[in-house]
Amino acid sequence: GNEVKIKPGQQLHIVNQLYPYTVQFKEDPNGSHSIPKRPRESASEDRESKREAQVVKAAKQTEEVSVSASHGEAKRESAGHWSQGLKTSMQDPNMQVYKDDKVVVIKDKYPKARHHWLVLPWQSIPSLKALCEEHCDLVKHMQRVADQMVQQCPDSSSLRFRTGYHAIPSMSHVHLHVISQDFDSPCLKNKKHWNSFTTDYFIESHDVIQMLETNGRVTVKEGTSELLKLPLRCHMCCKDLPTIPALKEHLKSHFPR
DNA sequence: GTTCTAGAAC
DNA sequence: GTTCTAGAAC
Repeated sequence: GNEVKIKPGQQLHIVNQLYPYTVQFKEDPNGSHSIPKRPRESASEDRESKREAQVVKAAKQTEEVSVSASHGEAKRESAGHWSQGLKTSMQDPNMQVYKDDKVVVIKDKYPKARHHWLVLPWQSIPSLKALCEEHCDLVKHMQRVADQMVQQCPDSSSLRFRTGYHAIPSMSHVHLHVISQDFDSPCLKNKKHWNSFTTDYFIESHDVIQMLETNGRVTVKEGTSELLKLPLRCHMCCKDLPTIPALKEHLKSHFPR
């Protein structure tokens, strides 16, 4: 979010009791500054390069302080914002499970099924709306790479996979989901998660390619965002389930371990 | 995108 | 009383 540059050795005055603070040392000559981060930050959030030692302090809201809380939301949409996270992850060699001259594949940081990858082009394309006929070959290549990911998966014979895009993604940088259809994951937590992969909110890669070939554009139907609020329905047998926990219990009958 | 949590739903 | 969802996050 909002950072203030502080040099090693510089004094840091604690201002108030309202906000968390984070101090990051981009250069760390002796590598001795690391202390554990807050427990609620996920492990996959911490894949910084080894020489970027971090200091993160404070745990409870009322005990937290900030060095950078007073400038409002000036950096809301810039590099450090959560919506730009894929641009960072895709550059991290530790996250890359495949790459070539056109695309890179990473594992989804919060997988919604037993297998869940993202195929991203190196070229910066914000979203489906930015796609045009010039991207046709690229998008077809993304689909081929997605198919390769499925083929190399040891569970590909027992699990069905789908490859497609969210109609209205939260994260910037166009990304092709490759996801097994068990939806057996602790990261699948709410109706939006479910409906984003099991309704027409999920646009098949082949449909995107077809739209590009026939229209030169990708169009999203009106009312697509409302699909996220549909009742929970099993994608295998169309049974309606009242809650997420009930749905998860039901899915076990289709996908025993 | 996730986390957190108030209060709805049961 | 507990489970679960849905909206704010400055």
